[in-house]
Amino acid sequence: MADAPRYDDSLTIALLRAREAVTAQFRDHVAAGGMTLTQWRVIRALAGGTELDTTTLAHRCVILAPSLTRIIKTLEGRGLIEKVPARDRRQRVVRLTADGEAMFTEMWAVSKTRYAAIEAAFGRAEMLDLVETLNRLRAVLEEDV
Amino acid sequence: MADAPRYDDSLTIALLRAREAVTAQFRDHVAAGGMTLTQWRVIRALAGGTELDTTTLAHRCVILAPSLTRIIKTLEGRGLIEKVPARDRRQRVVRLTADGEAMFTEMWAVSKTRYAAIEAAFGRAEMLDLVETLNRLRAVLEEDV
DNA sequence: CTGATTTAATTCACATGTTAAGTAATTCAA
DNA sequence: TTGAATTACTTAACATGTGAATTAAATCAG
Repeated sequence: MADAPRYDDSLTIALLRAREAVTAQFRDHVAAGGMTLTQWRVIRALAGGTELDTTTLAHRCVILAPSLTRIIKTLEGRGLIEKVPARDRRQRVVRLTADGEAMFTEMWAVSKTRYAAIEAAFGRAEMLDLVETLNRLRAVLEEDV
Repeated sequence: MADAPRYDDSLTIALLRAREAVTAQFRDHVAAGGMTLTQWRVIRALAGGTELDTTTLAHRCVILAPSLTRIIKTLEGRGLIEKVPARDRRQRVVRLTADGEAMFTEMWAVSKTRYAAIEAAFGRAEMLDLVETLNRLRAVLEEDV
């Protein structure tokens, strides 16, 4: 058990470490902008005038509803996002404010260069392959197992 | 930007979703044992009489030191782990108690079947490839970029 | 149309992630 | 040998993850 390939738990750990390594490439930059990586995912999802309800936003950003509730409150308090009246009054639909869009535009420029650096270091084809593999793994697990 | 392959952010999201899908396969089982997935990683790392200091344990489990401090306190309170005197008195060295080992043995049996199910669904070779790719990505990012 | 059910968010409670600051023990240089 | 770094860990403060309970609005069956 000590020298055999430990594909078992190492999958969990490898995913954890890989994600840690990737996010580390953006953490400082995002923090310099006064936000967290999670908040940045929300800003990105809303960029370009996109209006989304909490459920959709939570799904796209991979954030649980209770977390998103708090994040929306925070970002709204900072004037980066604002509520939009919705036909279904159970929903909370939000979009970026002008300040939010400005914040996105400014930070996105730098983020793109970071992405490009990762692509250059790891290889574009490998990057695409990896994403495809990860999505396939997810699809398999959400179906069968 | 809408239809071009979005390898950029989708890498972060894909890692997040894939990890979510994998951990979902174990969460219920681990929760039924009265612990969290993070705590389970600690138990696993100590299984078989292994004695580890906080720094090493944190690294192996991919847990930040402050989190591990709390987890150790919790698991110690439940009688699953115990302190071991260390020559360097700055270190906190811990190991599983008899109860901790029993807990591990019982849960590990089920965990193995879950791992096997994932392997069967996704493919053993693909699993090994994926782990290798993830580790390569991490190595690249921790060196150059 | 009305009551039961479902859906969308929120709130709560606790665990963990994350950074910065603090404490105690060790090491190291002068 | 002693005082300045270093190291190992802890604490604090806040953000997020996570499951369960709650609230409000919409839907649906009768």
